[in-house]
Amino acid sequence: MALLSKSCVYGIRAVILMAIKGNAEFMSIKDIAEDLNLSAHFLTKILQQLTQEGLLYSHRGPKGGVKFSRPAKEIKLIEIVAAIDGLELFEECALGLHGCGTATPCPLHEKWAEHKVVLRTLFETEDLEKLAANVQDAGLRLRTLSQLDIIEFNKNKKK
Amino acid sequence: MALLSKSCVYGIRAVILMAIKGNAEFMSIKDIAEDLNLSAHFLTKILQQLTQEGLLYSHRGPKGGVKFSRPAKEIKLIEIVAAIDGLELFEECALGLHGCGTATPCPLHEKWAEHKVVLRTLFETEDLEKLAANVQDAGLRLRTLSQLDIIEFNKNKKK
DNA sequence: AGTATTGAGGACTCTTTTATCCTAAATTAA
DNA sequence: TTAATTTAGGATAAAAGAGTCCTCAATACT
Ligand code: SF4
Ligand code: SF4
Repeated sequence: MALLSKSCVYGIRAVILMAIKGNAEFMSIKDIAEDLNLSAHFLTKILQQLTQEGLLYSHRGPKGGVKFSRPAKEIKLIEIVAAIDGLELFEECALGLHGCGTATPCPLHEKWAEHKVVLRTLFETEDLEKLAANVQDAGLRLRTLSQLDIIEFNKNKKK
Repeated sequence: MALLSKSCVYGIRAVILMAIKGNAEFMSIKDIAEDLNLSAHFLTKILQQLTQEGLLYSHRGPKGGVKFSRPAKEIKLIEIVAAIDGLELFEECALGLHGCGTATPCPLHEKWAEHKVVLRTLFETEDLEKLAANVQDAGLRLRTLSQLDIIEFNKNKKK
């Protein structure tokens, strides 16, 4: 199990790229998808969720695309996660016993409750501008490794 | 996204129940499943993974079932997670960029790398005996809520 | 030996996630 | 007005996760 769904990861990569490129004009989803080596159709659906949540403005037609509805500096990573994966990760019990924590907490309750706060704070602290700056400063990558590298990686991986 | 897969959660609940019941004799999977209100067939498959990893001994026939291969006190929660979900959660990048962290770390790298250690330590610290003791001391539950409660819960939930 | 019990394991179904494809609607520019 | 571009959104397919069912093998007990 990964921490975030693939949709969510793709969405995060896309908004970081958008933050790098600046928010002056609309950026076409097709271009973003090409930069990130993702399916444009799939990314469209994902970014639609961000648009519906009011995080992005979208605009059709030539010169259209998406842009942030607020400055990237004000958009926290958790907002992206919330729009795509929901807040379950930060709010639900580690043992999947929904509705717990009040009357009948589960064995891990204390430890996990404490930890959820740390995790949530991590995602609430990072804003898109900062992440974008990191990427540029350190010359980090947003694309996936080449297919070859992934195959190699999977061979060495447990399961 | 949940932190752990359902299989993993079911597996954890099962071994905690086993730790509560003691390790003197084999405990039938069917009985465990009934106690936890799970499908016996499904739980069988899950516990098979623990048997294959050497965490449990299994024994067929009347009086058969499963039992720990080591004292519950020595089995850490992370071993259960590793056998069912793998260690991806504790070892992979939050942005899903496999093989990262070395040459070309991603934007979240530092924060997440630091956090992964905390998360991993949490799961490495808890042993089954301790969890079982918690459950008993506090009268906590391992079963899910009634179907009715779950439906009610889902209605109130975001998505 | 025979029978009931219980885990092993394969086949299959259902659901959710991930991904692709196609059409429609909005918009720009010529 | 026409043509090209680009998001919206539905239909569909492929893959993975979750769950069910059936048969086989091992074992205990009579
Ligand atoms: S009691 Fe706490 S740890 Fe357990 S399921 Fe509820 S919220 Fe999670
Ligand atoms: S660089 Fe760090 S945070 Fe980024 S994907 Fe790799 S391990 Fe995860």
